[in-house]
Amino acid sequence: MDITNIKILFPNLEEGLYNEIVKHGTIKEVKAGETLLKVGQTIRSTMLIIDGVVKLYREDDEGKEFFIYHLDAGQACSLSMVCAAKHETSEVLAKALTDATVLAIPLEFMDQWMSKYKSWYQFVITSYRNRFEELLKTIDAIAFTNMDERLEDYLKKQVKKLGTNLKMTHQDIANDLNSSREVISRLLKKMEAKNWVVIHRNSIEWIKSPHS
Amino acid sequence: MDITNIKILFPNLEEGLYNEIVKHGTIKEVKAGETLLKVGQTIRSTMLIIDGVVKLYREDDEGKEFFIYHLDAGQACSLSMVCAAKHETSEVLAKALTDATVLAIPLEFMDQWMSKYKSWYQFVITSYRNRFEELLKTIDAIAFTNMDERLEDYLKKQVKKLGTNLKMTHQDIANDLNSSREVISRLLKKMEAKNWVVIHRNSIEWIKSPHS
DNA sequence: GTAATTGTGTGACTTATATCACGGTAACTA
DNA sequence: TAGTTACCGTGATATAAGTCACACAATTAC
Repeated sequence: MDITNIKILFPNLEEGLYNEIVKHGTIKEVKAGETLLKVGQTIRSTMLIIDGVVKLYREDDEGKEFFIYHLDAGQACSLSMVCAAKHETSEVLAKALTDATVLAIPLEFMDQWMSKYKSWYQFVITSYRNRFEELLKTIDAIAFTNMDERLEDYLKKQVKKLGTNLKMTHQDIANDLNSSREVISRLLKKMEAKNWVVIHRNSIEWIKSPHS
Repeated sequence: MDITNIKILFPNLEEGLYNEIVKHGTIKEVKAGETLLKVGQTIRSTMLIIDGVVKLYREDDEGKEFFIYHLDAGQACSLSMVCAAKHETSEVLAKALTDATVLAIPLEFMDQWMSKYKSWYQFVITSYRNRFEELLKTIDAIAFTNMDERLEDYLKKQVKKLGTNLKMTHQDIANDLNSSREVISRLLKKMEAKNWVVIHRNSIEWIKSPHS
């Protein structure tokens, strides 16, 4: 793993820490769609996203998956950063949205680095805070808004990550939003009528300006 | 403020830290129903809950309040712990559920203590992690369950904090759950029919076993 | 005591979303 | 090329929840 790349993705860390990251981290490549972390799985390492986009889900008891937020390159899975010693299990499901590269760092370094590198716990803390805010936004979305707005937000987010040509089926979207295919189809039709999107088979093209 | 009390509520901190907490913290008493923190308000200090129960809310743009979780004695408002220097504003609304005592610690100590006391950042991190899990549970509730279940959960939580005799109106509950009075009234009626509660004016009595 | 206010109960109706039942068409497969 | 599968469109219907309208009872104000 190239240290300069890490420095760009995770700026403001200490020199010594960069060395440790490179030394102890192992690169893991995952294909789009693959699962990185299952609910209930014991967390053995912390994941730093080097490349690609990872999606985090919450799962209900029947296995329905509810999308909560994205993790981009330069971010970390917060939940995997503070389990040290406790051998805690994952509360979330993580899947690669695109092909992705992650750097796995064994959990035992977490506690060490926390006390050794000021920059590390600052990274962890801001990470947590940012994820926390994402979660609050997710709550806003489901508590205060309807499906049409949520779909719009969702598509915009996808567009930001993947470009305007979204290769996904209506069923995929329905799963992420915990809705049903028919509902999404109908709402997409309405969006098409408003000239926001063009619907193709297996893909949706966002043609509206991405802002507002 | 009595240091032994602090030690009981917040165990496993370092001796020096207890002294600092007592030295720099100022006690604030609030009456039930009072607001501790408004959305958008600049956070100037971290709050440790010494006594009572505090409720955290998310607010939408029209001022509707959505209850997210409780904070008990021995807990801290996570969001207020990592803002140092940045002068960030609150994303949540905090109200006292019961009369409460909180210990306010000026934000400038956060960064200091973080590097100075290992026990402090551990406290902050576990705090964050616990709040994060609460938030995930909240998401589960609104994403995967119906109003009747949510009402049941809500009442059980209240009972746990306040005892079986809940002095609140149907409207109060509706506000917390972002629902409407009529819906709550009807659901309560159903619960009464099942012998889970007795409905009085201005209060609800939980008579079902608290478990399951 | 009377009036005003607040909390509750309930029927009727609306709306958003979910579900069911199709039929059609593109894409893949043998 | 024919058959199969996956994806999409759409009407009909069901359900949960929100809204409206109003009645009434308890509580507070005067």
